[in-house]
Amino acid sequence: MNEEDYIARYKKRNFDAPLVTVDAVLFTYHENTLKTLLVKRSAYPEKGKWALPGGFVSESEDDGLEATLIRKLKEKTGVIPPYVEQLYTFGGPSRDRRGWSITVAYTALIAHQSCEISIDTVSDVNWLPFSKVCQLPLAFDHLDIVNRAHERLVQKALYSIVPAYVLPETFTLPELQHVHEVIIGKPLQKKSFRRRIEQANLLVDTGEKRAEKGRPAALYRMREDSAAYNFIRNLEL
Amino acid sequence: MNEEDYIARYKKRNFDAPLVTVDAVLFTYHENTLKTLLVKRSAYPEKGKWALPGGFVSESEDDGLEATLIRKLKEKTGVIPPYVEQLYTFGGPSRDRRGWSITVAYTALIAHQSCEISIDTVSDVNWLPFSKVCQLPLAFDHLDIVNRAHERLVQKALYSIVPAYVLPETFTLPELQHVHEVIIGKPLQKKSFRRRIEQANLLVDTGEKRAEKGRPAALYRMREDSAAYNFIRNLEL
DNA sequence: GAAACTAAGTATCATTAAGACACTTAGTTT
DNA sequence: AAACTAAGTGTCTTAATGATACTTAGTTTC
Repeated sequence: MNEEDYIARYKKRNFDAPLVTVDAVLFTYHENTLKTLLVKRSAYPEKGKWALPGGFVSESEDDGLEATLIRKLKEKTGVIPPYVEQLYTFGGPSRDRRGWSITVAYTALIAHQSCEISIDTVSDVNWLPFSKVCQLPLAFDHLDIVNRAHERLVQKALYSIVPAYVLPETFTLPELQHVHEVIIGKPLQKKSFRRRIEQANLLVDTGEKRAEKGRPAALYRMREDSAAYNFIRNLEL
Repeated sequence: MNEEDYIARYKKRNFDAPLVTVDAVLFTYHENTLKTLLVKRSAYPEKGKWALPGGFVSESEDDGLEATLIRKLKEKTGVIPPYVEQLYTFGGPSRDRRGWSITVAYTALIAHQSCEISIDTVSDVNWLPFSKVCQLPLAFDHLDIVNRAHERLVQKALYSIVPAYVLPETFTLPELQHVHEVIIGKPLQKKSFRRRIEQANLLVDTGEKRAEKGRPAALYRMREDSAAYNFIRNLEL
């Protein structure tokens, strides 16, 4: 048998393949809180429970796993998040009643304002504070996924400025520091935080300022590729 | 329709699900070199090319993705590696001619001596130096996988002693340092390397020594959970 | 319009961990 | 016994964060 024959025959076989889905833990920052996007399940299984946005891979529509994810997120939020990163793949016979299943989980970050409008109009899609999410009875093993995503986000906050993606394009340093503090769950040293960002030249001063009560804060924008930069040393836990 | 009916009906449907495999980049250290285990493909597609050890998830045999991996590795090497970690999941319509496919890739580490005997008896399973592997025409997208596994291993070598798992249970500090140097591709400061390991108390002195030419080196053993320890600062690249 | 207030941003010293490199030590070989 | 080799240590320098007090730029209050 040559290769062509083999492939042709293979494709006709009825395989006992696991179900494959892709899920996202989409974080944002709103009202001084870290929030996660959840969707209320309208169908079995786990009907009525909160779940992560996601869905089945479509062989015809999707050019890759990340494409599936982006398609699904666009359905729910109307926009494509500026930061998407693969997190971990969960698989096993009992995580979904429909059978042996796999989900490729992603972490994504987005500014709250970017998708505020589309979310508000759909009642079964909601931003929930991360602290509440952990106490909710989420569908499937989605709680494990959320927790792992958060762990990883904490690490990122200690050695990168990736968390900046939960903010709008321009933001102040105090805002960014607060985002990191909310993620890590501890206050940070203002000077240490700013020093390393300045040294690595990760932000551009837009020249504009924003004032609320005290001295106005300078507005910055992320430089190209700043998200890829890792400090050689972590901040203290 | 209630949930039971839904599930029952669901299971009978013939889904257009992607093929799901699991692959391992298994590293070891032998003859002062970092090596990777490869298998010569005996079947279509990509027949005759070198590929990563791995295979299809078995719904009946496997209790999870890692279980699939371990089953496959045991088939090839006869043993279960002491270090296994999920790396990344690759998926898309064109990486395998048989159709839309996914592979969940793992990194695994093992001492060369542990599986020497079983490997030697099978001619289509072979340890190849990492430097050579990169120039070989590997099957599927396995070269991408190998490269990503190596990148991650380099990082681990900079902030952990995970690479110790390519050595036998007891080893000397000069050996461990050399492993790190081979992985990173640069010499390291002896003092810096030792100081941090000592401070974090990651190794236990077995009391025994091993001599080759000069002063005999002390033999150490990894402490429980030492692989989970991350230094807060990276060594220089 | 000046003083008080508030939060942004800076200066500076202490601390910690790595880099560099010379030195000592414990065995083996000649 | 001297020379040799590689393991292991001492110590000073360098680099980055921690801690804390201070200055600055606007707003609010009287």
